[in-house]
Amino acid sequence: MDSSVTDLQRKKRINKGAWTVEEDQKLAEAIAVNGARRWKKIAAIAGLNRCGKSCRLRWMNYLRPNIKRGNISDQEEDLILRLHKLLGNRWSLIAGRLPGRTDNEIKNYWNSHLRKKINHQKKESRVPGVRNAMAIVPDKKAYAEAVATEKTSGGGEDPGTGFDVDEFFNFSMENCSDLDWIGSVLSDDRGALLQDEFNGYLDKINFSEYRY
DNA sequence: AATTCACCCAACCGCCTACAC
DNA sequence: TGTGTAGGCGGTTGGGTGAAT
Repeated sequence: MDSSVTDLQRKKRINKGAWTVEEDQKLAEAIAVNGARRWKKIAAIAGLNRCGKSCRLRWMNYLRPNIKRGNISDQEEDLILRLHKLLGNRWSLIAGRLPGRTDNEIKNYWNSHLRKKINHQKKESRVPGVRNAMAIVPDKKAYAEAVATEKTSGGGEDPGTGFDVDEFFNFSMENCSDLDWIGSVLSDDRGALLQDEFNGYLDKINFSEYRY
């Protein structure tokens, strides 16, 4: 026992580590009464020796209603892969498109399963004869910029044959590591101009097709 | 049976942003 | 306008567990 720590200090010490069933019950009861906000207050009301952040995390990732636990289906995995190609490590955004899944769960799943899978696929895709991702990406980049430029100039008409969001956001033939340009396009002024198309694409994903 | 290793996942940490005062 | 606080996010850690030796 550490004799330098007084009883008072020990009592004040914030509890860390795994949550107990009793702590979960206290937290859930406090949230049922006070709502899921003001986490510091909730921790105090529940009589938990935890910081507000820890309470929030526990609620968001474990106790919250409608949390889906267990295996990620093939369809969910496919959606995660597509969204990650599009959004990068924006786990909360990706989770927002997978009902019942948490950002933490998706992040863990990516780090433990999908990253390896992607790396493996990258190696396999280097064989001769496979369509070269770099051959197609610059075309899309140029197209995205043309659309943005057209909007900026108020031209009114789409360049070329119109903006096909399905084709634009279909990265099935492309390599994750070659898609950095999307981030730069979406995060600057051009991206702001393309937000409608971007959001429209996400809204078009029909979640009823995904069975869990 | 004991030990080592790899993997998974819950939880923590640090940083950033939004908001109240 | 500046400051403090709470909430949210992504990166990282560490304990538990099962497989391999």
